[in-house]
Formats: sequence, structure tokens, C-alpha cells
Amino acid sequence: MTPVNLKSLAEQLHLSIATVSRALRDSHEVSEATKVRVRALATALNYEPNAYASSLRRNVSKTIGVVIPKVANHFFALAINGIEEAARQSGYHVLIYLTHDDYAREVAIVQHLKGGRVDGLLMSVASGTEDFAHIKSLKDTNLPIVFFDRVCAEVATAKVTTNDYESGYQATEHLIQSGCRTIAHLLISNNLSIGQFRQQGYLDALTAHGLPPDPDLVLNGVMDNEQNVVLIRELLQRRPDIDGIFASVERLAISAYHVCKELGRRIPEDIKIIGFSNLEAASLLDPPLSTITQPAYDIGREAAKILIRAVEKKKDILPSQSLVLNSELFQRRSTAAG
Amino acid sequence: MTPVNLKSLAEQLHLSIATVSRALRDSHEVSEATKVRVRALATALNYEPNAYASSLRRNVSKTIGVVIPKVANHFFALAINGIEEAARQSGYHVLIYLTHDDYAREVAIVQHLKGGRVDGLLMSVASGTEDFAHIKSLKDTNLPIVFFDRVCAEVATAKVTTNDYESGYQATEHLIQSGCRTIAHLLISNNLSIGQFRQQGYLDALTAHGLPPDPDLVLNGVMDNEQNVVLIRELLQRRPDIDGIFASVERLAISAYHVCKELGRRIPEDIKIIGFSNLEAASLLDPPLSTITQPAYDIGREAAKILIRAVEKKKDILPSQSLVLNSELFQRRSTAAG
DNA sequence: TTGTAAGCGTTATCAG
DNA sequence: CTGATAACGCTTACAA
Repeated sequence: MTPVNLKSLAEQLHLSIATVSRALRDSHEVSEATKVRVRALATALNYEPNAYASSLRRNVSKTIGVVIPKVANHFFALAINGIEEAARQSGYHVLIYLTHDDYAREVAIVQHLKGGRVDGLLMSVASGTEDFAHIKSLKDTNLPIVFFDRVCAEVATAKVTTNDYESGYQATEHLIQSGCRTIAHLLISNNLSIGQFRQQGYLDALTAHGLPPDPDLVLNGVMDNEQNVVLIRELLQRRPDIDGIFASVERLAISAYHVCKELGRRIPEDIKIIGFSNLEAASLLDPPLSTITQPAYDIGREAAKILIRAVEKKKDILPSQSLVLNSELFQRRSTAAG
Repeated sequence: MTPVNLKSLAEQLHLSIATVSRALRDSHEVSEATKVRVRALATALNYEPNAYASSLRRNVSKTIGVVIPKVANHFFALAINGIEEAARQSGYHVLIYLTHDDYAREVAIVQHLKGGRVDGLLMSVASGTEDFAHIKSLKDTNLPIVFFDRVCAEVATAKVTTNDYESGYQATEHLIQSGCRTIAHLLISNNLSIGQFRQQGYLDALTAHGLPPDPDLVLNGVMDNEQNVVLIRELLQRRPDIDGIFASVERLAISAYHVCKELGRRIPEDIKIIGFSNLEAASLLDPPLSTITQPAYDIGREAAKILIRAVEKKKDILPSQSLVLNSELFQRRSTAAG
């Protein structure tokens, strides 16, 4: 089967390659008559331009990369959904890379992306990442980057986040107003910026309501959920006075549910729980889980829009283009006052 | 900033482009000494080969495409996870396309992929797709395709699925053995092959246990979840004798939960429910949901492996390479015998 | 062991 | 309006 490319089209039409190319791109310097002829044959033969030749020549790939920790997580899945939507509307393709929250993988992926495979990058950094040299060096190649949710403070570019400080404050205040006095905070390990904001909101809410912050009540979760169950169990057994839990991550809230069931602690009578979550079934849990829900789809879509706009205009992305969207607190039975 | 490519490296090293290229690909026809020099400069300058130039020249993109209905669904998210893992291990990149179960989008995506952007394709067809001409025509371009879960029977290639007939049979039998006599089946609209298999399993299990199949008890769900709630509500009100529900799709099981809560039907006392689902929180629902759980991660990984193997060997993919993995039935309180 | 040069399919520049 | 031709960056015969 002879390949369908500009050359073969040109031969069959007795035209030059250049003219065929121009006709297909609807250039104004081609007669309507030839355009019709060209288009007719092209569709008849199912011609589709070779993306790589075009990318090589124009130095533009119409592709954006998405680097995220994981996809089996409703937040990131929804974000991808928003990203894909924005990309599709502008004719962009989406390459997905998963870091599994592993620093080494993130570095390898980022290095690979220097090959010009993508016109821009959307990124949510791995929780294991503490050194951002790899990202900075990528930025130095002039590749536009937009961070979303898990941002890298040290790189000057746009970031799309949610009001994490306020959410942490609200969640904690909500627990206090529901009657909690000893509130634990479960967050993901290390130095993710979002964790810090949520933690600060938690601390400030406690102080504002005259409750003394206690470092013993703050639990740094780990990657492994089994391990988190162990840690949470230890915490609840060591501190039977805990009557409220604020989980900064969905899976820690889920683990807390499992531990409470196991230890026979009733929710919300003995312990009230609220957590960040995009779980659709939150209202069907036993008991329904109060959540702080991030607008994940919008985060993805807006981040992609900012990126694509910059790519098309070949302009640098400024930190001032950052966006902060608001999360929403859904009050359900897991924090019912009692 | 002068670009880092083979040419600039060659100039700085006073070597030819060819030698540099060969050195970096670790060709045996380059002296160890030069290899060392070349590699040193390459890493120092953070050289990364231009993916498009390489793809164009070698007619290989090291990229696979994934076309799925949606990503905000734990099944597909896990599948992507498996796909990405297999791809990463073989040095492949993953392009994601979402059809949103829309036929027109699927056609547009498939047409676009004829541009040679991907070396192979993994696909789970849209529920709205009834005509497969677009897929056949893609196959005619010799692009290797592997279907997973929602397969297209009319295209001769490998398919990775689960034992849907047996699962439908088991789920229904499980309801019968738990005491149900009037069992409804909620499935997704139209002619998806997997829906048909599950439906057949349902019918055969009924017959095998002396229960007459009743078309009135089979509900074809639609895209919109709100609408599904309405349909399920109507069904349960029209047929108050229904005492068991088998949902072929997770979101229909979830909708059924909502309707039961709303109508005051107790699960499992009044109605027992079992559904296909990859929901991690199934055991925390009220009541915990009995599920048929597909090995989504493995499905994705195995499908990707078959595809990549074929791509690397430039061999056609045969239907005989198809794989059927087993789903697992998790018995929980929603189907407790009463 | 190294260099020269053709060519992948497209787009852009320059003539005609 | 159309055609010839030179890139884009890389790989790979073929020469040296």
C-alpha cells in the first residue's frame, strides 16, 4: 500500500507538493478550484498529515504533558478530564506521566521532556520531591509550565490552586463548632505546600478558638495505606481523648474510617471526621462523610487554558496569572453535632 | 541560548554529527574514548534528542494512544495506571483521549490518529458507538490496536476482557441464594458487548434457578446520572416486588442506593444490591456494597504489553492473543441473606 | 573508527 | 497563483 502523503497527493494531482500543502492549510494564495480538487482527493484517500514532520518543521507539537502523582484518585482523574477538555478544544494532545509520588521518577520524566516532545507542561509535584533543580532546569529550556494543586513555590510561573489555608481553617472550625475539643490533623508527609497551608489553617483555627495546638495530634501520613492504618490506630489508642479528625487527604480519611470501625469508635458520636475529598460516594458512606471538595475539573481546565494561551502567544507565563479557586465544605453526618 | 542538538555537540567536539549520534546510541563502531567525550558533553549540556526528528526518521514514535470513554471512573483510572506502568517500562509515552461515550468524538479522535502520532492504540469503545467503520479504517492503515473491556467484536485483533458472562451469572445466582426472587438488571444502554454478556449471564442464572426472566425488570441506563435516578425510581415504584438488583455498572449501583434511601427501602432487608464496581470505599458504604470487581490495573497492563510486544516486533496482532481475566465477587452486607 | 550525504514529510522562502 | 528548494534534527548507508 503506497503511503498517502503530500508527495503522493501532488503526483496524482499533477501539482507541486508546496501547492498541495498550501491548499490543505487553506492558504489564500491558492485558487479555489485547486483547493477543491486537492481537498477532494485528500478526503478520498483519508489523508492525515504526518504529525512528526509537521512538529519538526514548525517546532511546535500541539501536545501538552501532564505530570501527576497518580491517576487512580478522583481528584486527579477529574483534573485530567478538565485538562483534556481544554486541550481538545484547542486541538492539543495530552501526554500523561505518573510519578507515583516518587522523586526519581519525576526527575526522569522531566529530563525526558526536554526532548521537545511537548509544547508545555502541567504539573502537580510528587510528595517525595524536595529538590526542584530538575524543574528549574526544564524551565530554563523555556518550556512553559503551569503548576496545579501541588505547586512548586520556587519556580516563577502560574499556579492554579485552591484556598487551602481557608479550607483548613474552616474544616477545623467546623469541628470545633460541632463540639470537638481535641482535634487531630492527618496530612501527607513532608513539605508539600498545600499541606503546609492546610496545617496553618488548622493551627490558626485552634488558636482562634482558644484550643492549644498540640504537635502530638498532628500525624504525617505515608505512601502506604496499610501503614497509615497502623499509624492512625496508634494515635487513637495513645490519645483516647481525640474527638475530632481533620484529614488533609482523602485516603487518610478513609483509613480513619477503617480504624474507627475496627476500634469501635462511633462516628460522629465518639469522633467526628472531616476530610478533603472528591469521592462521589461520600454521601453514601456509613456515616456520610463531611468533605472539603476541591473543584478538580475546573482546576485542570483552567490550568490547561493558561498554559495553552501562553503556548499559542509564545509569551512567558507570569506568576501573576495564577488562579485560586475555592473549595466547598459539604457538611454531612460524620461531623453532626451531638 | 544556542540550542543543544547533535550539530552543536558535534561542533564543540570537533566531530561529525554522525559520530556523535552513534556515540550516544552506544554503537559498537565508535571508540570508547570518543564515546566518553561525547557523553560527557551531552550530559553537561543536558542534551536530550529531539523526539520528533527521531520519530520522523525512524517512523516510530515510541508513543501509544489510549482512547477511553472517561477517566473519572475508578476502573479506567486503574487501567491507565497499568497501561502507564507497562509503557514506562518499555520506554513508551502515553497519549490520552476521552470520548465521553460520544460516537462523533470517537470518530474524530480515530481519524486524527491516522497521522502517525502513535505506534499503537489501546481502546475501550464508546457506548454510543454502533458503526465501527472508523476503527476498521484505522486498522487498515496497519496501526496495531488492542481493545480492552469494551471491545469491538467486528475488528480482528486481540482483546483483553473479563469473564463477563460468568460474572453476570454469579452475581445473579448470589442474589438468588441470598433469597431474592424478583431481580432487576440495570445495564448501560445499547449494544456494548460486555453488557450483552452480563445480561446473558443474568438471564441464564434466572432460568437455571427456575425464575422466569421478565423484560420489564431489565433497565437500560443512560448517560446522565440524574436521569438514571428517575428511571430507577420509576422501576422500583412500578414493581414494588423487586427484591434484588444487579447493576452492570458502578454508577447505576450508586444511583440505586440513592433511590433506595429516598424511597425508604432498606438494604439488604427489603432489597439486595450487587454491582460491578472498582470503588475502593465499597466496604465503607451504608451498607457495604457487594461487588464484582474487575482487575482493572491488570487489564490495562496486559493490554499494553500485548500492544507493545506487537509494535516492537512489527508483527500483526492476532485475535488469538486475546486474554480473559477473572473478576472477583466480594460479598458484603448489601446482599446479606435475610 | 570517522565522515559525507541522503532522506523522513512537512513548511517557508523565494522566484517565476 | 504555482513551483522549486532549503531547512527542521536525526539516522543510516556508503565512503574513506
